[in-house]
Amino acid sequence: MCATARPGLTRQTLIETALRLLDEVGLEGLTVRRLAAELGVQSPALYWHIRSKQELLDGMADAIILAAGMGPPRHGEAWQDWLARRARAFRQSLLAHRDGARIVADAAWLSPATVRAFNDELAAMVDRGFTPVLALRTITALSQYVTGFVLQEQARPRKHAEEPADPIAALSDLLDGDTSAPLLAAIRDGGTTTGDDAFEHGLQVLIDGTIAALTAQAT
Amino acid sequence: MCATARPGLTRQTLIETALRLLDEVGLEGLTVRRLAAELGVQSPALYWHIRSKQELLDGMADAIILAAGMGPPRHGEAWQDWLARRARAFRQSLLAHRDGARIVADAAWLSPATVRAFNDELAAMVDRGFTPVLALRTITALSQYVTGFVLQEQARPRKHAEEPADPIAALSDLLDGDTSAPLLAAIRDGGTTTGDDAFEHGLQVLIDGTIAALTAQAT
DNA sequence: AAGCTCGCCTTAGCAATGCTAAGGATGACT
DNA sequence: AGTCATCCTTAGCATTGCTAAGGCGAGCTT
Repeated sequence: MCATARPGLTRQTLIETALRLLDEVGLEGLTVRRLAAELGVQSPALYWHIRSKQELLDGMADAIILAAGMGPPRHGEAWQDWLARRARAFRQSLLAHRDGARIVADAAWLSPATVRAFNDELAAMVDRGFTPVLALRTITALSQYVTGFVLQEQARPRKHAEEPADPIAALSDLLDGDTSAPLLAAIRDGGTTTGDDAFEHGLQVLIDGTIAALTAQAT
Repeated sequence: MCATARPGLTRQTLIETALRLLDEVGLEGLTVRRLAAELGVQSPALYWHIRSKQELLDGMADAIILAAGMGPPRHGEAWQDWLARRARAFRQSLLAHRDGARIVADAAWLSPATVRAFNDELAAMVDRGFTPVLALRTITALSQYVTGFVLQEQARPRKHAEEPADPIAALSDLLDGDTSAPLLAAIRDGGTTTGDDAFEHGLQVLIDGTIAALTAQAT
């Protein structure tokens, strides 16, 4: 009654398959039974390899973070460029899987490998003039911005056709038909709350602010 | 068989009671049946006032946001001070309820009142020299930072005694006993990834970066 | 080779969840 | 008095994460 050739399950196999399945069915469709079926196995079999579903989700979160391939800056790379590269890689990694940000945000456990990579990054920043505390806070702020940003980017795609083809008209109704409202003006001028441009803006702001914080600390 | 005097349920009553109950039992303990019991009613009764549980959560999110009492700056208040005040109020409002950030982050629907308040804020920023797009992006970045930050602050308190009384020792193990690791140094120096100090740092960085963006735009 | 153990999976099933279907009580209005 | 809409009830369905208990085969011991 084997569905597919199944060369022995592994915690790693579970996580990889779960990430693949996630893109198909989304987080709320990712059930233990569905994953088991995908692996050609009955659902309780999974509990031999994981203690709970949450532990599986934690593993997925860690895999997503590791996939970003973060780490210390390249040789000769300015820290500003490196931080920006790091933030973009993190965002892309979150965007790479449906509901990726939610999974990472809800996870609490990080693997030793991730912690070590994080520590290496801090070390590189200290080499470039950051105090350990400033380095930690900088990366913290950046990571939380990225998480928050992608979380909104991946926000529930509403079932019943959210945007009525003309979001401006819908908003205009909400704003009592005030067509000069700045919110409308911003959207008309191409301002969005998601997407690359909005992300790059916040990223630049954070880096510029960090420059100020670094020079302030130096004095 | 009435449990308590129940003067007729209301969508508003549901939301308020749910928020109160949330603090007791947390998001995963907040079930429709539990809420109904709290209201002295059978669970299907709630579906007369809300279409789904998610709609209830959306309402709770909106209430949390509205409770922050955001809005345009006071007379004569510098925009930097106002933005900081706004961000702190937002954070406090998220922290005011257990799992508040998760609820707000997962919600997609905002009430017209919230949208209008948001629009008023943009208008105030435009008055102070921001273009509509820059204003939108600034508030977006700030909000996403705050959401991401509190999300981590309210991260799952681990069941089985997360911190073994000495987090530094635990971390030291992960880092192969490298006691000079910057991550350890940062923590020893009082650096945290949650709490007021860490929050204020990211906030200041964002505001300083926005000053730079605003002057750059002006040229 | 017989038997034992242990790793990995199965079948069966439990308690809880969100939600629906159908109907009953209560009041307002004609 | 009768009708209707409002708001709640009882009953129950499908699905969820997870546990309990057992089966089965590979490899080790004797």
